[in-house]
Amino acid sequence: MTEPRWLDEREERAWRGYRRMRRLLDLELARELAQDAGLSEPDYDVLSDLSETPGQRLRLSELADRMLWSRSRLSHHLGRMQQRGLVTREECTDDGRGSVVALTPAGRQAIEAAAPGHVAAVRRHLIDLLSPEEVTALGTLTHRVVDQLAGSRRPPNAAATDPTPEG
Amino acid sequence: MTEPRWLDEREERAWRGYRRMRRLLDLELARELAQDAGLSEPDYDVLSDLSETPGQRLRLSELADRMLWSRSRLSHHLGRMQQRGLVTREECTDDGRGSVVALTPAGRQAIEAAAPGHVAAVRRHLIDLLSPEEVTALGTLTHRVVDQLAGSRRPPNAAATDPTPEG
DNA sequence: ACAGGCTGGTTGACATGTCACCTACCGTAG
DNA sequence: CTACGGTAGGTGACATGTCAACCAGCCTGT
Repeated sequence: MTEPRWLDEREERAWRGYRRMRRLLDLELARELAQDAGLSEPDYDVLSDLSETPGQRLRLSELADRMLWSRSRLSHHLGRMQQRGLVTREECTDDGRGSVVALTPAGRQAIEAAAPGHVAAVRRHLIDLLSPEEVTALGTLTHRVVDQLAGSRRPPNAAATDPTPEG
Repeated sequence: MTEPRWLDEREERAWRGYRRMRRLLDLELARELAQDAGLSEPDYDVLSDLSETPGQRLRLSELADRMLWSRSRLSHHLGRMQQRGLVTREECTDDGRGSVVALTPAGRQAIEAAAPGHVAAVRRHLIDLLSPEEVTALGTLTHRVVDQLAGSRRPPNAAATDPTPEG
């Protein structure tokens, strides 16, 4: 029970700023996306990931891993998107258990209509407010944090030979 | 319909990194907080904000504004926290419509028990991974983005004399 | 072949957040 | 005082996400 190292003023500022930015940026991007394209951010992410994949189709587990979603969440969400005609499920030929999500023409149309506006919003509210050095620094710093977290993460099926054996 | 300026490689890296960090950091911090203190992040934020306020009590609208929450969300969430004995509602003497949330002893105990571990987690997964320059840069950059968003935000009751009249 | 464990995906119950609407109260104009 | 518009907060229906089972198909050892 050593006395914790609290955040100093500089650190506090960064942490609060990060959280506030996170919240406001999220609200605004979601608002514009919903208004302009009728999509939620999760919708957009799914469609975007699919549209960038050759064949516009992915195994569910592959998609879930990329998006860092639980399988359950993905399954529920795809059900809703399927209702709206944005994606379809197909059988997986390799693996009888699996299935594959594919972009429908409507889904492709939706993402193509939404993308320019969304990118513009990302620029307007974030990227274009930063200097080139800041953009680079943000990329560097976030990737470092991500690598650290991804490394120490305990995915359900990780091997037991882990460098940090339950600190 | 001018051709959109897509993100270049550097910008793309920053944007993806940001989103991935956002997600992973969130998952991990929430996981640790739930495990170690039995609190969700929203719980923590409410308790933390209250505990830093002289008198440990706040008007609901004040708290909602600080946290950037809708009043509805706050009302629902406080109901749940009240059930668990972390906060209480009191009448507001100034304003017959209003009410005030106050920290209970249990609530104070909960936040005091949770804070050291949470700060340590924030350090371990974010702050301590950054150089002092990066921390400063993060503070600067996030605050710039926040100010921009807050400025252009259209709060329900904003005046119509806005510098950006719906581009 | 087939038992047993693992993986991919789904489902239902529940927790959480959002939206539209409601009521009570404030403040001001007449 | 009374009417009226605006604000504070609460409520219920619904959308979304989580968690814990669950089923089906794969895989390996015998």
